[in-house]
Amino acid sequence: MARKETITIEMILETAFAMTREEGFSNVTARKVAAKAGCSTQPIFRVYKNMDELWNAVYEKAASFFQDYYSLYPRMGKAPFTNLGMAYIAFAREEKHLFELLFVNEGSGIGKKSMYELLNGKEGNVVYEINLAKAAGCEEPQDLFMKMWIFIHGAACMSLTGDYDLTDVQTQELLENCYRDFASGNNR
Amino acid sequence: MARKETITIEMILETAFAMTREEGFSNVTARKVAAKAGCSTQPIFRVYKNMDELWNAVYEKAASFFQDYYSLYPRMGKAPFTNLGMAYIAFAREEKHLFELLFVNEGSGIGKKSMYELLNGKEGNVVYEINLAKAAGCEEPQDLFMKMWIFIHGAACMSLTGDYDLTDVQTQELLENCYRDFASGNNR
DNA sequence: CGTTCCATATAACACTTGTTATTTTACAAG
DNA sequence: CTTGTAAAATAACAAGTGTTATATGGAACG
Repeated sequence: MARKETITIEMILETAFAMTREEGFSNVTARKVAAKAGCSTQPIFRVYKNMDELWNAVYEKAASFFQDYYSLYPRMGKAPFTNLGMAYIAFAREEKHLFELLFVNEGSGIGKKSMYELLNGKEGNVVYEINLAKAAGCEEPQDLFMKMWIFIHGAACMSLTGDYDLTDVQTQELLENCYRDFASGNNR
Repeated sequence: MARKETITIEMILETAFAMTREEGFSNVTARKVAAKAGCSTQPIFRVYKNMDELWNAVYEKAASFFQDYYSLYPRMGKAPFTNLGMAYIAFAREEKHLFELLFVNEGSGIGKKSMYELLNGKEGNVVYEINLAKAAGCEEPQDLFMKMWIFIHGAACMSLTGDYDLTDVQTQELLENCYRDFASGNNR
């Protein structure tokens, strides 16, 4: 009766997401996605109402990509918040463009999730780490999280501009020392 | 003999710089600058070879604006690096678009100065603070600067996304506590 | 006063963007 | 095989970009 579709919504989203990873979110334009997917711009607007819809889909995919990244990241840290922090910093280094999109405000109207929402995820990662700190005897774990996360976010952002280039092992030691410093200062 | 100029290079640069402050660097286009300056695009290309040249001039002006901002910022901090840090964080809050341009990588080819270069300035601000730390008995002042600056940069970047909203007074206390924690951990 | 020269304005070119109208094409049902 | 229908391609529109060619106009000198 009719022609069967050759370009699926998954192909388009996958292409746009790959382009975001490799070339940055601002390069995800209708024509460039079409070129990379080997088709015209028409299939894009068949499955997405407009580019905003595709951009939002890319953002959502990036968000869940980060969740998976953290889920699969090895847990080597010996202090609360260090595992989340190491994964975050490694993510900024390995996936610069995705990190920019998610945590540094790239798209204007795009990006509705807060940093906390992205970090906490479906598993309640932040809550889990805060409980760890509480169990370790920390009296003000939220305050400690705030301090730790300011530090961790700083390292991640500096890796974007080339001002932080420690290895994962060095980062682990740095974050563990940082936690120890903040924690002992906290109980003063 | 000839017509006298009505639109000077200073007017154009000042307009472009004001637009960067208010609307962000990416809004500095030839036509928008011309509109804001109340002229056509022609005077721009008389005094600047091309837009890249104007963009670089805006960047340079932003850099020296930051130097002045720090110079005029009140020195309330009681620990090394805190004055530089408080000014930096306030700058990120008060001049979001300039901060993005200088410290978060906005222009592609624009922005040659390193973070350290921008911070240190002509006065050697960083060196001065490191000497302060050394005088205060810190054995590894460079290491302390690194840690402090990761933290400070983190707070500044989080203020861009709305994830840091402490007052200047709160920031001062936070940074002083932070220095104390790092410094005591350092001598362990 | 007129002429000359240069600052400015206007208009255009070539390109990119999102989006849409139109045409082509492929596939399946009758 | 014809035909209908939807997918895809082509082409176009309107807006925006940097840049440049052309036209306008004002001011100072002779």
